[in-house]
Amino acid sequence: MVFSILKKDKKTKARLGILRTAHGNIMTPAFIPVGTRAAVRSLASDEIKSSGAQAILANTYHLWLQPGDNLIKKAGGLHKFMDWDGPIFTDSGGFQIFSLGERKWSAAPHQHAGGGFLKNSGNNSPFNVKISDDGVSFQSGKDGSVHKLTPEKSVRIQANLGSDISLVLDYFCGYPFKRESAEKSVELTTKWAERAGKEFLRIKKSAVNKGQLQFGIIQGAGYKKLREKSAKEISALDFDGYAIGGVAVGEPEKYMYQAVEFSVPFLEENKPRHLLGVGTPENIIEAVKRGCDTFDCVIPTREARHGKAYIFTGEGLKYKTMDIKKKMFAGDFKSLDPNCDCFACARHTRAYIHHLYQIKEILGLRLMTEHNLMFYNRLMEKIRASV
RNA sequence: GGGUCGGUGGCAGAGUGGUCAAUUGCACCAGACUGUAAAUCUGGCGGCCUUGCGCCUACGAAGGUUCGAAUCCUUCCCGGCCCA
Repeated sequence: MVFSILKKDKKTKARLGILRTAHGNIMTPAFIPVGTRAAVRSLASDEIKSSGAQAILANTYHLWLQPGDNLIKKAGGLHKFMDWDGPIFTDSGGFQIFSLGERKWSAAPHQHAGGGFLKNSGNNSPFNVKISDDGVSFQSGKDGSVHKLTPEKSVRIQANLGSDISLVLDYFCGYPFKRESAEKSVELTTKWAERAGKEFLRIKKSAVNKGQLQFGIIQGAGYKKLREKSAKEISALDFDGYAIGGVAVGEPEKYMYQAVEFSVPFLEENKPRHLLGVGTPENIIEAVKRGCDTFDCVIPTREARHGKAYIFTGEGLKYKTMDIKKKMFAGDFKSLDPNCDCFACARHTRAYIHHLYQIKEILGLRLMTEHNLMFYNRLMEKIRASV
């Protein structure tokens, strides 16, 4: 059995569970750090492990293009290639349809505050992403090369990568939601899920990881009817688990929670539910209450690189953040978080880590990344303890 | 002592008669970051306020030329290098 529920919360839909994979079990609710290109940026596999991570999430699209899934197959699969012996999720490449295509490049919602992060790129993605019923093609603005990803292709790449949990190729749009495009995304995602499911069974015998699982993805933006439709259609295809997608695309949090609320009632109780790309500690807490089991997000790792450390205040799940780059820490010889036992907190001072950021020393990024991941994993421990 | 090149905002360093309160980088301050085109990006950064294409003080110091000077002239102070 892939997923067992150990305990259910009485007041909410939260559950404590075990997700079993070919490379070990995951105690849920769990946070899965993102290692897009077979690397959790700045960390060695030992450091990922010591941060408390139970699993990681890599990306089909990125690894397909570089270094190539065949090379990773030759290496013996992702686990051997990157020296990570725990469970690995692989995202399907569906997010890149959005992030390299649909997202408005001069004014992506979540980077809009300051005017966008590549202000000269105009409204069009330099990747020239084209969607058809068959799949998606990406044309690089750099060398003109065209890469076509289909649901079947994504399955085959993930089979070569040898991940433990593969995701089907999906399609979704950003915020603000539009009914018509949300309908299209549900329709296409279901169609692609059927094809991905068939391909998964067809090539199972030749996959690098014979125990690989496949999760379907629920879409439907912020629409109750569409989420219901999507959840029903996807669950009818009998995947090993589900992912809820199309959230954290710049929408108000209320809509994110609704997307979960609208989807969960139509997903089998005894299958795991992953919430894609989420999120802040608050987002995760709220989503666990609404029945989600696993989460992946770049926040702890990216923000660590940007100097933001997450620190528990000492009371329950409450936390604060500190920007270690600030001058006020230059002479602060306390540890980042006196109550944390990650390597950075156990061995180094705020003053030292501040100094590392000042001199742009990569060690600073490593220490902070490991710390933030430990924070997220401690958060999940607290959540599990409270269910 | 002689010659020469220079002294610009916290630092480095542009500018060489008007559109200069002064390019840019660093530092500093503030903000953003959600299935990673992100060790990234955005904004602020002399003072005052009635926030105006406002006023004041500013490009070593003091004078001067000019309608107008960081920019030209004179003297002084300081620094680098070369010669004695």
